[in-house]
Amino acid sequence: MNIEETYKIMTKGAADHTSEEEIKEKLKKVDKENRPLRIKLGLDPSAPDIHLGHAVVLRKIRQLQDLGHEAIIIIGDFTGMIGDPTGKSKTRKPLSKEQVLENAQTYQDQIFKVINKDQTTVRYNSEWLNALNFKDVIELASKCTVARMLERDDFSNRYKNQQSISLHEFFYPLMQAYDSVAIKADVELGGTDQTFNINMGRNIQRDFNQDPQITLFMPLLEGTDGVEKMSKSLGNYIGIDDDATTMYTKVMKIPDNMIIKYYELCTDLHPDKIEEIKNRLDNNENPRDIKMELALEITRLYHSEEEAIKAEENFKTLFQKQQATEDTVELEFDSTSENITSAVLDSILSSGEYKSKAEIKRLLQQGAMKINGERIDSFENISDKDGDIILQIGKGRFYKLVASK
RNA sequence: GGGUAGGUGGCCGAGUGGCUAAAGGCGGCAGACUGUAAAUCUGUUCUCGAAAGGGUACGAUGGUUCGAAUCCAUCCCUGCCCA
Repeated sequence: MNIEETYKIMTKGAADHTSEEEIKEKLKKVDKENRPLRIKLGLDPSAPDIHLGHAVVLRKIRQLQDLGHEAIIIIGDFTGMIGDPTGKSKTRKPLSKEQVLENAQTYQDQIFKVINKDQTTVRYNSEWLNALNFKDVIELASKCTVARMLERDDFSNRYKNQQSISLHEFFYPLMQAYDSVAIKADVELGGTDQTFNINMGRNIQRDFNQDPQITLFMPLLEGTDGVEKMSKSLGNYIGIDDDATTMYTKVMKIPDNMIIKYYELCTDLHPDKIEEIKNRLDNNENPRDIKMELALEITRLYHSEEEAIKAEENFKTLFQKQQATEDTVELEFDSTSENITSAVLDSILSSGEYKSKAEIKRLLQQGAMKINGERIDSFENISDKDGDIILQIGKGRFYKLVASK
């Protein structure tokens, strides 16, 4: 193993990590024992869809796997039933066992789009956490003082703001730390929001007479709004399962100032290349064009080359020419209905993009709808006599209305 | 256990008997402007209904009243102080 090279790749793009000295020592030790690094990544199965934000860590794991190391993915099925308080201002709702297992399965299907399955072991933390009895739990709890626990930002903020903190939430970091003991982790990877939990792993490992794990923190990726952390619940995420056109389009929605960060965290581009792109931006090249390159680059990572190119074509057609593409979703409507408005409303609602008919009607009233390029204010005159009916809603949503016979 | 302050729409936050589907702000969506964004301005933002008009909703359940987010009772939840 080339220690310098491994260190370089390991820490590239990381927001923070254990000291260089300690990492290299660990690498030497593992090399001497002639085994790969055991890299731990804990996944919380509360959000079943993986997005580019999660992919930041996965991508890092992939890079390390390519150097011959081993990943251990821990599905927090036990902890998921408690709910990680990280970054939350409120107690998280616990999940049912069925939900957790179902989400875990979805997770696994997705993570292997980024990381290498052959170099990965998947473990469920209920395996060892269920086995602890109350005495063990008390002992574990004795390893951490209340003051230390309250150092954690989200806890101390909640405490200061007079918000509730349940006692059980204190156990989350302890359990996650115990996971590291259970699998004898050499490295634990996570977002900077995991700083406290991951560092706790080092302390607890020491208490169990293990060599403390190396920590590696990746920056959090902002979502398409460029402000909030990417998350499904905020609706600002780009899912790795998104189809090519959706993915491309979502990347185009990010604010200009996020372009470089996305290049750094979401692509495998060499740092020198990214430097070049930075220069082009500084020289006032149109950020749109650079963003289009970025969108293509990212889309290509999760879809085939052809699909990515097609996504770009679709984007141009949809947003620059404001026309429907050949993949435009078809919606059936009953053209013989006496109440044509109602029929069309039902049809649009069936697309699943809108939450109520009231919302669709509002859009209509606001002039958000066009039929074949002409703005409309009612559905009264819709008919299929003149061929295709292309319905545009807002800037980028197109549907082909088809009369059902 | 005692005392005390609270629980309102996605979030924050007004509202103390009818004028309240509930001020204002944030966020979201749409229009104008653009570069696909940002900023700005405008509109909109529970739901069902083509519409007229309904239905739900201010922690929960009951009650008082012609009428309750607002009053009463019980319960649940949270903060703070004391033990």
